[in-house]
Amino acid sequence: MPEFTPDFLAAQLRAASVKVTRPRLRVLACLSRAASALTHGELEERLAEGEGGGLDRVTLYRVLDSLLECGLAERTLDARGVYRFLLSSIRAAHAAHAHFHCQRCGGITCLEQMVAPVATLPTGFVARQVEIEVRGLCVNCSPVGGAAR
Amino acid sequence: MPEFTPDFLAAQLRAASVKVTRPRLRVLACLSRAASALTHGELEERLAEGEGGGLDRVTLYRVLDSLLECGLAERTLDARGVYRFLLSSIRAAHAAHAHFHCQRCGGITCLEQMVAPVATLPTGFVARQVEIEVRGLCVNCSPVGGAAR
DNA sequence: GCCTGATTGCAACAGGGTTGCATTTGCGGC
DNA sequence: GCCGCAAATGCAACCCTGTTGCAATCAGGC
Ligand SMILES: [Mn+2]
Ligand SMILES: [Mn+2]
Ligand SMILES: [Zn+2]
Ligand SMILES: [Zn+2]
Repeated sequence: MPEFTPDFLAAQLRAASVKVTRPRLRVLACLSRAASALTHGELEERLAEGEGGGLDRVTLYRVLDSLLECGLAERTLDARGVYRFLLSSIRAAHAAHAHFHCQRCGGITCLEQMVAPVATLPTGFVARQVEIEVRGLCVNCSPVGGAAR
Repeated sequence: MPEFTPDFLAAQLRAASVKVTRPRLRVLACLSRAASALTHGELEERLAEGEGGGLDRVTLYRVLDSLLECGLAERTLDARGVYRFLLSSIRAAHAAHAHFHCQRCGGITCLEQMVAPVATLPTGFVARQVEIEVRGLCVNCSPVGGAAR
């Protein structure tokens, strides 16, 4: 878990041979502080509040594109079909275990004890990620769990 | 695996206390013939070709809604964030095993030999589905597999 | 056959994401 | 430090998937 100082982030960009710009640094900083993957809209809001003011919608999309392309960030789809962006280094920490998606409240819970199995593939296929997603109702949403409380 | 005759489909609708209408029968028939889950757009195209002509965009969405609501169909998000619809009866046949998603061509391959593990959850959580998704490059897209051919 | 609520069709809208193009800026070379 | 140029930014306009409102039509219980 790196420190995510401005200098560190700039170094990351240079290492990826991507130009160091204010928008990119601000987006990286924002993503490094985020507790979980953020949508474009959430990033836009947070950036608007921070000093330096708002970032253009399209510029934000293009900054995110550049981060995806150089491998510093990744994106996933949430249940509504909206992209959520997060730093690759943060995502890596969640790659090995399964995740629970609550079908009612949309909340996500790490299932550290459920480890991804090794993929057994037909010849010629190459696996890069194995993702286990468990769907159902979380404690707060299941009748058993606590909704009745 | 049912026969998916028009009469059978109509019976399915009646059993679900959903009115039997031409649009609904046509959509069900289309889904029952599909090799895999279809997007709204794909359904629209196929229906436009079949006899009876095109179906209104919105009507198609609402027909699909009614099929979701009564449990005859289900939908998932594809990698682009677009909904794909399929008959629940067809989906059930794929619930037990993992699927491979090619990151280049978008193709999906059944991994029948990879079986979903039993979910081990914190107390209060209720699992309804466990999905294993393997991502990477398929035979045709991996350098090893056949792109060089 | 009639009646009524459900379904259809059309138009207009919403939100996320993309494209085109002129202006500005990072940064390698001098 | 200054130049030059490709890359990045900002703004406007656009596209695509999915939704909402509303009047006209239809399925199916009576
Ligand atoms: Mn996790
Ligand atoms: Mn399958
Ligand atoms: Zn929940
Ligand atoms: Zn492929």
